[in-house]
Formats: sequence, C-alpha cells, structure tokens
Amino acid sequence: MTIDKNFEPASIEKKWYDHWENNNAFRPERPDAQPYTIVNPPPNVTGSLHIGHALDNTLQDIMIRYERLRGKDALWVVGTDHAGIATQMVVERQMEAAGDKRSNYNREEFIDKVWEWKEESGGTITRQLRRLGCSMDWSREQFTMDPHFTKAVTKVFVDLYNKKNADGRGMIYRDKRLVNWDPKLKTAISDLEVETREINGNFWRFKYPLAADENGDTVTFDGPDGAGQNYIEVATTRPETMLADMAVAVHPDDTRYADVVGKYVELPITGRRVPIVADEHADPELGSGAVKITPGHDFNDFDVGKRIGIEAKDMLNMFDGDGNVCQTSDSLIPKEYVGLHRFKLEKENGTKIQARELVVRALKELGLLIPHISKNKKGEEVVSDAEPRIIQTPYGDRGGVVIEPWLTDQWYVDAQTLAKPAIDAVKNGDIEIVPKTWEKTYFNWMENIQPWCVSRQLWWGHRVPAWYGPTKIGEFDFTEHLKSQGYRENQLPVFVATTFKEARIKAAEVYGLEESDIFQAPEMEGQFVSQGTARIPLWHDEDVLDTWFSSALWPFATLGWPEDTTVRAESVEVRAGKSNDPSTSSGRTASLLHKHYPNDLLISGFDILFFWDARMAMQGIEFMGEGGKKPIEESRPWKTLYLHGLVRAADGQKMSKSKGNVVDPLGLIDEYGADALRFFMAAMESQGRDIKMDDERVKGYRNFATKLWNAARFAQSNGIGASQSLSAPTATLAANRWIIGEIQETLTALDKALADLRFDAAANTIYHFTWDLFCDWYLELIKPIIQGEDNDDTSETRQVAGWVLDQILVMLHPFMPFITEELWHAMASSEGRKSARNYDIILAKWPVPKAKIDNDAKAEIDWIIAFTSAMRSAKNELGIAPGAKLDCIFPDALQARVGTLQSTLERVARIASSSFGDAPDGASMQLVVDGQTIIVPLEGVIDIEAEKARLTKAYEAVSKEAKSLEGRLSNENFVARAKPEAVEKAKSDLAEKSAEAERLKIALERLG
RNA sequence: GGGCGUAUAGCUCAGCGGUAGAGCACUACAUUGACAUUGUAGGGGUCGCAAGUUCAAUCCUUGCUACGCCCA
Repeated sequence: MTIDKNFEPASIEKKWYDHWENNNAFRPERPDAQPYTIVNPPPNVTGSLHIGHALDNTLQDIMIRYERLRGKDALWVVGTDHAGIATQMVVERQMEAAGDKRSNYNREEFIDKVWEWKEESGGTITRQLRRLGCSMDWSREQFTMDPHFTKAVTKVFVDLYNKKNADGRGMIYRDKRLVNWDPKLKTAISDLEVETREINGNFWRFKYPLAADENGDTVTFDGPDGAGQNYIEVATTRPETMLADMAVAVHPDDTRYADVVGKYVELPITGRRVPIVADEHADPELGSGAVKITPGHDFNDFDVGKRIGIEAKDMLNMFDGDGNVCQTSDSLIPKEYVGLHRFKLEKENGTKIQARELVVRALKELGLLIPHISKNKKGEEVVSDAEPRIIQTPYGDRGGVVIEPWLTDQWYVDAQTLAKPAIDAVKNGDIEIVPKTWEKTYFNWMENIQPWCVSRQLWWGHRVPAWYGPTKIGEFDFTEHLKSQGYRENQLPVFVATTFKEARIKAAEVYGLEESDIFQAPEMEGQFVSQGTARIPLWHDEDVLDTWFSSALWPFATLGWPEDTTVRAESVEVRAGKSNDPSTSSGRTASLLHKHYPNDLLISGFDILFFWDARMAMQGIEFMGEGGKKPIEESRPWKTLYLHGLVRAADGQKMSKSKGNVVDPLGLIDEYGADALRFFMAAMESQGRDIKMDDERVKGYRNFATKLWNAARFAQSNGIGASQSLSAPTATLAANRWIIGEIQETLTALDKALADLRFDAAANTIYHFTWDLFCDWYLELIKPIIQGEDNDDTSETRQVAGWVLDQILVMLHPFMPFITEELWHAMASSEGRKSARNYDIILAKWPVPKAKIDNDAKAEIDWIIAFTSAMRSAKNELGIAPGAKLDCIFPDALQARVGTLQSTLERVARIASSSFGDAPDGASMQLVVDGQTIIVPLEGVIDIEAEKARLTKAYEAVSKEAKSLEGRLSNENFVARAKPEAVEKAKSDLAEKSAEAERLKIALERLG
C-alpha cells in the first residue's frame, strides 16, 4: 500500500477505530498477563464531550495504550453516570419547552420519560469518546443505574446502616437537622453542592423591645445606648427570618449586656416572647454585639439553639419547600405574611411584595428600624434603611438560587468515620496523589469532613432502600408496643433492607405480627383506613440517593461487586504477574474484580477531588477492605491518583456556556485530527497547572503528524519497509549505530516520563526525536546511502531506518493512535516486500532498551552535526548562498574521519572537495569545530571584514565564558568548598573554551 | 479569616544550586529534490520585587506585590 501524498486524518480515523473495536483490540485476551486497570470517570449519560473530557480521556488512553503495548492485561472500564439532578433537570426543561411539566406525571411515568431520553441521547458522549480514539472496553460498558449497580448501591446503604460507628450510631442514619435546601429544585443538597457567592446586600439594625417580666412589670437595663434602655439592638442581613426568631444572643463576656441576659424580648410583628441568652456565637465587634437567633434557618443559629436547649423538632420553621413563608407551629405569624416569597430572587421581576420588604416596612412603621446614616460625595448626610454590604451568600450549584437552610429529615453518612482510613492511606503512601501538592487539600477537607447528606428529593436516581411503618392506623395504636421495642414516642419505625421482602420480615418482628399482615403501600400513612384487622402498610422512602453516593462505588461495582466475591489463589499470582498456572491461560478464570481491583491509576480533574475521588477512597477502603478485615493494599481503590487542571479559554478564562467561549473538541478534531488534539493535550499537561487553549499549537501538532507522514512516505519510496526484528538490526555505519543509540535514550526518557506521569515530557521527548533527530539529521545523513547504488551499506541502512521508524510509530502510538496505525500497516506492505507483520500496532510490543549506546558513533555524528551547523551559520552570516559548494581544508587529525564521510559531508555540509594539511595563504573562512580549525578558502569571494566581525563575535562569546570560568576557579572558596565534580567540570570547560578562544584568535590573526 | 498555587523570551509554557530552554510569533535567506502542513540561520530574557542562606541563587528560606483557585 503506497502512502498517499496528503495526510488526511478524517479518512483514517473512523476506519481504524472501527477496526480496533470490531477486532476486540481494546481488551485482547491476556489471561496470564499482569493486569493494568483504569476506570474512566463516568460522564453524565446525556452529556456531550467537552474539552475537559478530551484532556482527561487522552491522558487515560495514553496510559492504557502504553501499558497494553507493554504487554499487560490493560482494562479501561467505561460507562456513564445517571447524574440525578442534572439529568432530571434536562428532562424537566424539555418538558417546559413543550408546555409540559413533571407534575403532570406520576413518578413511574416521569422516570419512564427519563429512560426514554437516556435511550435517545445516551449514546452521544460514548460516540464522541470513540472519535477521540479512546480504547475503552466497550464490551463491558457500565451505567450507574444498571441492575447490578443498583444492587451494589443498595447493599452499601444497608450495610452502612447496619454497621455501628464508635459512638454506637449507624454509619448511615436518619436525622432531623438543617440541610442546604434548594428551593428551586426542591431538594436537599450536600455541602459540596453549595457555592458561596459575594452579592450586594444590606445590613439592617432593629430594636427588639424588652418583654415585661412575670409580674407584668416593664424591664429596662443600662445598655450601650444609656441607662434605662427598654430594647436591645440586633442587626441582620436577613430580616424576614425574624418571624421565626427564637432568641437573642450576646457574648458571655460582653459586659454591656450582662444585666439583660436571662430577660426576654417581645418580638415585633409576631409578639413571640424569646429569651436573651449568652452564647459565644455573638460577636461583640459586629453591629451592636447582640444577634437574633433563628435556629430553623441559619446553621450557626441552629447550633446556638441546640446549646440553649432547643431540640431540632421544636425549632420553628417559617418556609415551605419553595421558600415561601408558611405559618410557624406557634401560629404567631400574621396572615398577611403567609404565602409571601422570602425575598426577591435574581431574574425574578415579580412586583409582589416579599416577606423581607414587608418585615422591614412594618418595623419601620413601628419605629423599630434604626436608620443607616452615611455621607455622600458632597459630604451631606444621607439616611437610608440599611447599610449596604457585600454578603457571602450560599447558592445551589445546579439550581442557581439562594440556598435556604431548612429543617428536614434526611439520610446522612458518617463521613468522619469513613474518612479516617482514607486519610491514613494517603499519609502512609498507600495512595499516592500526583501532584503531591493536592495532598494538603485532601487532608484539609477530609479531616474536617461533615456528615454527608445523601438523600435527594428527586425522582431520578437510586431509591433509598428504607420502608416506614405506622405508629397507629385507624383504631390500632402501636405506640406502646413500639416503645417496648425501643422506639421513641412518635418515631416512625423504619426498616432498611435491600428488598421489600426483607423489610417486611423485620417489620413483622417489630410489630409482632405475621409477614402476611404486612403489605407494601404506595402512599404515605394517613391515606389508609382501618380494614378491621391490623394489616400494616409499609411505604417506601420517597427519596433517591445523591448521584455521588453511587459513583463512589465505581472502581469495584463496575467489576462485578457485590456478586463477584470469589478470591482465587491464582488471581493473586496473576496480579503479581507471576502466574504460570495453566488453569488461568485457558480463559479468564481469575475473578475480574480480584484481578483488577485495586485499580492502578485514577485520572481526574481536581475539581472532583472531594465529590468523587475522596468518596471512592472512603467507600473502596470500607467495602473492599470488608470493614477493615483486609489490608490497605487490597482495599484501596487505586495506587495512584493523578489530578489534572482545567482547560481554559485562550484568554485564561474558565470556559462556560454563558460566556460563549466554549471550545468544542470535535471541531478541533474535524480541523486538525484527533491525533493532533491528543498530542496537544499531552504536551500541555505539566503537573499542577491549568491548560490554556491554543489552536495554533494544535495546528503545530497536526504539522508534526504531517511531517511524520512525509518521512514515512519518503522511507517507503526509498525501499524502506517494516522492521524484520524486534531488536535493533546489526549496524556498521556510524549514522545507523548512532540512531540506534538515540532510540535507546529516547525510550529511556519516555519510559521515565510516563512512569512519573509527566505527559508533557513524554510528548516532547518523542516529538524531538522524530522531528529533530530522525527527520532533520538521520534521514538527511542516509540519503546519499539509500539513494546510491545498492550494496551492503544500502541494505543495512534500509534495515535500520525501517526499524527506527517502527520504534517511532510504537512509541508515538499512545499519543497518536490513528496515524501510527495507518503508517504501521502502510510500511508493512511496501512495494516488492511481503508483509512482515499481520497484527496491528495497537497490539505491538513496546520497545525494550537493549542495544548499547555507541559512543564512537555518537561522537562522529555529533561532529558532523557541529561541523555542518558551523558551515551553514558561517555561510549565512557572510552572505554566501546556502547551496554553494565549498572546498575545505581539514587538519590532518581529521583525515580518517572525513575520509569515510566524504559522500555524507558533500551532501549534508555541501562540501565540494576536502583536503588536509596546513592553511594556505589568502582569504578564507575559518570554522572552529570541536577545538579544530577548518579552513574554507574563499579568495576573492569573501568579505574579509564580515568574516572578521563574525569571528570576533564568536571569540568574544567564548572568551566571556572562559573568563567567567577562570574567575570561578581562581576563587579559593570555590575550589575548596564546591563539590569536586563541579570543580572538575569547571576545569574541563575552561580548557575547552580556552582552546576554542585560542583557535578563534589565531583565525582572526590570520585575517590580518 | 485559613489554605494552596502561579509569576521565566512578544505569546503559551518547560526547567535547574554552577549566570537559561521548547513551541508559536518575529527577522533574513532558500525553494521543481519526503515535506511550504517545508528547510537553514538569526534576534529576543538583569528568570515579579527585597532581604537572607551558600564558594555560587532564576532555583533554597523569609517577607512583599500581583493574579488565580479552594475552604470558612
């Protein structure tokens, strides 16, 4: 197959991808091979490929292809995430666009709609990953809502519920406490899903009148505003929440308020009588030093409330799920407030009055608003209701509205207990985080981890495996019976189990009834009426689990857990790469899970370190370690966690749809080819830095691919074909011996770079070798040989060149899979030769360094390069045409070397003739190469002054270096204290530079 | 407020205790020869600022400044 004149990526990419996939090349049967495993961060099932995926997946594919070439059983697990909130939002938005809405459907109907949408758009991103060339194991494609995955999720939930932590509490428990409530999505979200934004807000100051004492007598105190003060001043950024205030707090050490602690205020508007308490939360420096306490709608106030003895269940709640005012349990909120929205939301232009406005207006009318007085530019006093302030405000990262702290019952994971071994794993080096700087961030978060709220009030996701039973139903009251079973008054019995059947067994025990007396109810309690017998309805928890709760199980649930728990003796050996057991070579008898867990490497963006990576570490160690029974070497999800940065727009901005600066990786693939985009990602990926998008650079790597294409085309047209052997052919010619040595060095550097996960260094290494050494020097050096008459040299050179080109293709394959596969096959079937290989490069063998570096050859070729460069440079500076062929007079010492290189030097350095001996008189150009002077007579042609200037410049540069070295060596301290190697190096450098300077000086003198 | 990162050529970035490199851009020259998606040569940097450690600092330490990110 002759290589086409033009390299067109689009014409080869699809061909080879389909070929690989159809031939099972991504996961060939290698039962005896050492495993290598990466799990792919599952993209949202309905998502599409963005530039960050391109980076993330390129890096993973490089490692997978590399390890596959190295002969390992490389498994790259792929799949998609159901992405609860994101997917449900997409479907709801589509419904809205069609004039429909979720509430028009029941739960099952809606979920069916989501599945329909998943079927419709679920293939997008997986098709796009294929276009990037990712060699994942599609035969085992996973989805986080696959039945086996649901089993894993359920088991994890149930097991954690049943497992007690050090305090005797379940590792998963239900609790009533404040959660981050998203009033738009109407669900609780975790701390991580809340982002703090700075917004322009206000700081209001109010007077709260002191309440009369038990005797009805007026209370006053000597406060900050003077003697006999009958109110206490509070300040707030959220005045509307005063409708649910339950206390006013002052700092215990704040003497200004010492007298009033223990007294009461009578809240305006509601008339609620609430205590003034001492609590360290109050900051004496902030506002008046007194702070209103709303335990039901502020996280700090919740803690204060608990400290002063208010139980969560007694805390007042004044908002419904939409963030509208609702009546508190003490019914003290005036009617006109009920139903109002809490405050004006951005993008909401309603003219209806909001609770916040109405509260401020009411307090102002009551004369309880303390106005803010400021000065304008002219120095005049301006009176306003409140002081403008920048306020840190929590927003939901998905819904985009202000989070309302809300008191609800939710399921929590005891993350603190789970975090401990995961922290130790990193501390002890059992999990290595690369780059290391992220370890601190990891520790900082893990050591301060809060209970993880995992329940979501959504429909799309894994249903919480919990069922509730009644405390009474009709005339049947189980309250006393349940108390005897250890339940608190009014506490609904909850049965956590993997199935309803199991829940029913537990319920039967608790209620003391037969299983048949218990039935699954579709609705909540209260909808049921007595049927004359004590038949007990159990209803399923309505909530689903946080998406990240399930994706945390990705490294093992995708490999068959919990079903596949068999540990076979051979699997351990297989993992160590030592197995010779024939039973394993006849098929994959070793358990997939035990062969591929722990994974070797996880590559993810640092932005999901907490969301995903840390949680995988926690769940992996817990469940694969079987609760501490197994050593960390077996329980950790991966040995190495590599975190890469963000891909930013060219101007350094974060890419976002709203900014309109999103770069589509598929557009780049269309324009420059997948190989070029991949190479760009690798070359730019240095550890610990974001990548700025640069189309020009992608273009540059497309050019690199073209360069390689043309080099192969040149090779092919000169009778160079595929290599006939894995090891380097025998070589006698210097150029061949040299390039074989350079391959070894390149390979060593490349292996090291990949071992260190230095993708940039790896890419640059192979780039440099291919372009600068192979194309620019080697091919030029061998042209006279392969284009001359056929002889032993010609055939040796063709052998070596073919072998070197193959090494390039294999080493480049992980980075540029498509072009390398194309050229691999094209080279194998050069005209007139039989194909030497009937296999694909994707399954080729990675080169193993074997040949020794030939120092003589290296010295010789380095000299040619130095001489040729000096010649070209001198010509350029003297205005001599680059193509001009010149005569050279070499010193006698070079006779042997130049003699054998005659034809090469003629061609490469453009020498007309060479002779040896002393310099003749007359004008000449003089080259100092490697301490020897070469004379190029140019009588009548040369501009003496230009040559003088050139030599002078060179002389000065070398002298300066020599002088600096001399200075250092004459420093006694240096000679005495510096490392001996440094002194030796300085000495030899000085000798070299001095010699060179001396030569140049002589050359200058010769010119007169 | 706490933590982390970054600052090196016009741009994007490597790097290193012994006075600096790449790609792109720029300048000059070349052009039927694998390749203009090219070749050759060249210009360009007091390595953010200040102090300290050291025989020696762009590199290590400290402080400062600027920018970015994370957490509260």
